[in-house]
Amino acid sequence: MNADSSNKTYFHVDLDAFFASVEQRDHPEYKGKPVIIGGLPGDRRAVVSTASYEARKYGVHSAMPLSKAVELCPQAVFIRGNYKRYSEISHRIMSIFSNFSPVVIQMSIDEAFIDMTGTEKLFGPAESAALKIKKEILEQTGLTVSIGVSSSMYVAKIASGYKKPDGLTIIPPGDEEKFMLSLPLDKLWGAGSKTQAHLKEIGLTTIRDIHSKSLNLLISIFGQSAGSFLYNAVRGNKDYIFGTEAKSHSISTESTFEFDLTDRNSIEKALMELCWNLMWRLHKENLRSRTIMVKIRYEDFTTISVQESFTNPVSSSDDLYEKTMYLFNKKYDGSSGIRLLGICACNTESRDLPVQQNLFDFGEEKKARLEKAIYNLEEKNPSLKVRKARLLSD
DNA sequence: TCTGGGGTCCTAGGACCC
DNA sequence: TCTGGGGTCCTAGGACCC
Repeated sequence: MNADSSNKTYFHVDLDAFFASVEQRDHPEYKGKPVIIGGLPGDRRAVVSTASYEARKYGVHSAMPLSKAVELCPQAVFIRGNYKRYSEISHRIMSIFSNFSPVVIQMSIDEAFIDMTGTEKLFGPAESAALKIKKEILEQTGLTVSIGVSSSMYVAKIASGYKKPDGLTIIPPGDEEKFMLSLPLDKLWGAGSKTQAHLKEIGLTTIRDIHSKSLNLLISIFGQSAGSFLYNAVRGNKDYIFGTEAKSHSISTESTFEFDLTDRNSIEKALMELCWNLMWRLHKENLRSRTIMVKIRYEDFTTISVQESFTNPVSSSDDLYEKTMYLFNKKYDGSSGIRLLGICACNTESRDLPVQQNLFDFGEEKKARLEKAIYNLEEKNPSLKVRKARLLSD
């Protein structure tokens, strides 16, 4: 990233089997037992979200169809998941991190980078600082974490997965490349199944194999971006370029149906429900969007999308529904069943930004304000559930 | 064993403008 | 008369991550 990156010290902290560990902590009777989060046996079209280490011994892992997990480990404790609770605990842990450094980059609900550069005077060398963090989290939440330490965020990320659970792996400055070369190819974070298959196809089966190829060759095969990523990753050069915020955001919602939808009425109802949910989230985050995307996944799993940028931002759930139906009808030919529908508000921006008022129809603005007011009302009084009549009739 | 939901980033082609 | 070159925005699809 820059010339003095070798002086940097990054920690990557990863919560061990987070959701499952929370359940085991909340329910001591689950301790030592295989716990699988994601659904209950019999749930159609569910996948494993998290498997405890006890369940992993049976071959159960994240993203696996739940039916397969039931087959591999029928005696496991199955839980659909309490995501509100997980995110509360995640919040608490992230705030513990911020006691150790002002620069905490949260990557997801269960992992973060901490820039520990220059904290030696406060917390000692990397090892003792990492042990302090682990101790603090264990004492305050009863959970264990694995930590990777390196001058490169990319290497720190891989190091945190080197020893799990409750691991600590420190890669001293200068050893990044050596560490990367010691890893099996499938540990190359950022090269997923498609790239792994492609690499093997052309005879590159180890990280060392990739390392032996020139930048130009890799770019000619994998393209500019993926090629230079591979070249740098195997050298431990890769550093995240965190586009210091200000990037465009998207908010999306989707749902997979237990049984494929075929009739017009249930499709429209499903889309209306999605619009309602998405609009609520836009209100909540005080965002608006001009670009709407509709996603359709057919029974054979082929997935298509259609999007359009409109002159005016979406203002209300009625408006969103109108745009959604317009996009849906542009693509859907009615010939096959639908297993998933999704909608996305792409390139969102703050509602506080000025909008070109001359383009903003007054009636629409009124509707938007009304809806926002209803949203605020519901926020203050959650028992007040305002819902569209059509969504209630079932 | 049929494959969730919420995201980000990249690519390639086309439209449109100068 | 068979037509440049660059920039930007938009769209559809895909890879990847947790």
